[in-house]
Amino acid sequence: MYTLAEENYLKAIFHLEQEFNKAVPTNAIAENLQMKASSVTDMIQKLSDKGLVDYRKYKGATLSKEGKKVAAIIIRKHRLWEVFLVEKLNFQWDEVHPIAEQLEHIQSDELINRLDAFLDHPDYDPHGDPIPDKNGVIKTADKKILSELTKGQGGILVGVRETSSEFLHYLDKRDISIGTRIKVLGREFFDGSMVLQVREEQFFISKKIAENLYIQI
Amino acid sequence: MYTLAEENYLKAIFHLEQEFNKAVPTNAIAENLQMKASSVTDMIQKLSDKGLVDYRKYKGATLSKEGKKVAAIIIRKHRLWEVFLVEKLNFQWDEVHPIAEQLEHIQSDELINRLDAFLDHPDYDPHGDPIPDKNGVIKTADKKILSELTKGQGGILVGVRETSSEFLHYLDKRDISIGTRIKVLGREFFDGSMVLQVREEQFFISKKIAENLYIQI
DNA sequence: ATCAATTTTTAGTCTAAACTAAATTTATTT
DNA sequence: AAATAAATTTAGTTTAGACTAAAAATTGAT
Repeated sequence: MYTLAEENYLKAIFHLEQEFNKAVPTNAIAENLQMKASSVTDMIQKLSDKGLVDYRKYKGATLSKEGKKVAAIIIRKHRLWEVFLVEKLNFQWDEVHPIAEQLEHIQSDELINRLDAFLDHPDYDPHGDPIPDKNGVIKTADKKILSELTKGQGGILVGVRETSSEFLHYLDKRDISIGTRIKVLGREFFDGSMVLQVREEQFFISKKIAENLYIQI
Repeated sequence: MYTLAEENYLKAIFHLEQEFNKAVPTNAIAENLQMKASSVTDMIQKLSDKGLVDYRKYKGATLSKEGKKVAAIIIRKHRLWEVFLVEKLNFQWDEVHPIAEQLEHIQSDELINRLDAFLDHPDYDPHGDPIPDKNGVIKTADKKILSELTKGQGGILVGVRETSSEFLHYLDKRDISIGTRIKVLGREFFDGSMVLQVREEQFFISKKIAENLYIQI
């Protein structure tokens, strides 16, 4: 098994790799984990020795096949626990992240399998992110960022990019959540703002909001 | 907050203090935690500096008021998680200890309060041990060890002392569990063995078994 | 009451995982 | 292409929490 620190590095690299679509620079990992770059270099080299990441000096790191699987399992655990916290313990969706961040490191395959069954094998977490299966395979939904839709297009809100408490409260206040149907009524090219149809109402949203909502068309 | 190591020491001392009814020797803690005595001395001194244990060189350690509370809260979390694992995830009662041992260190008061409510505020864990309240107060039931009862006496099985998988399986196989009514039909002074009435059947048990069952008269 | 056995503590070492400061490599400007 | 800036790595330090070996204190047996 892996240490807490190792697991956190693998998870960070996993997420950053999707953002960068290439080797993740040392500094990016350091910033993500709130650490100094020198500490990151150290750990990356250890993980490389263990075959969990591919690393070339000064060129950043990517996860090996094994590293990817380990990271995906951690993310699976994180997201299953988030479902548990929201569905069973009635937490708000913006409160669960720090707790799931701890729970994701509990080591017991049996526990996770049973939790998965108890929750009825959910496919997505409360933020709309897909839950990897027990082999670490993630089904990627073909979702689009709302800001890329044009007038007349619409679909179902299936995920959020930002997970800050402020942003999630913004949505809650307007009764917008995963599963809400949204249609673009208008789009302002000057500032990227939009007018949406949500239920019977019309909403005006800024570019920043539109860039953080995922829509399934 | 306290580190994982600190929490484990406090918990060990808490349990050993009840067993010893006086200051817990360094070696007892070392054995309990599978560690060397020198490591224990080190940590006890740190905990003493932090005001969590009372310690006099060569005389062993006891928990301070604060230490006792911290330990009780960890035990509360452990036992609540055990209830969750058995009641909600359908684990057997002999499988839950190592998992609860990890879960007990998750830091979130809100999580524990909600878990407690979700489980309907249980008073006892699956082994019959009382669950401390959120202030760390434990209500001690007036239970007796079965081997101390005499012919004709009886009551309800409310707890087990041993929690080894072998012992719990022994009980399961005979369909004896927390809540089972037991009456002493006979008692052999030579070897401490007993004959019990359980439901419609009679059971013969050894002294060793009788010493590990708690009965509420 | 003394001596041996046992227990406990001290002193010094090791490892994981962070850090700072300095050195090196890569990237960007001029 | 050289010079400067930025990113990364190396080298050496620190802390928590374990360890071993040796020293000291306590306990138990004669």
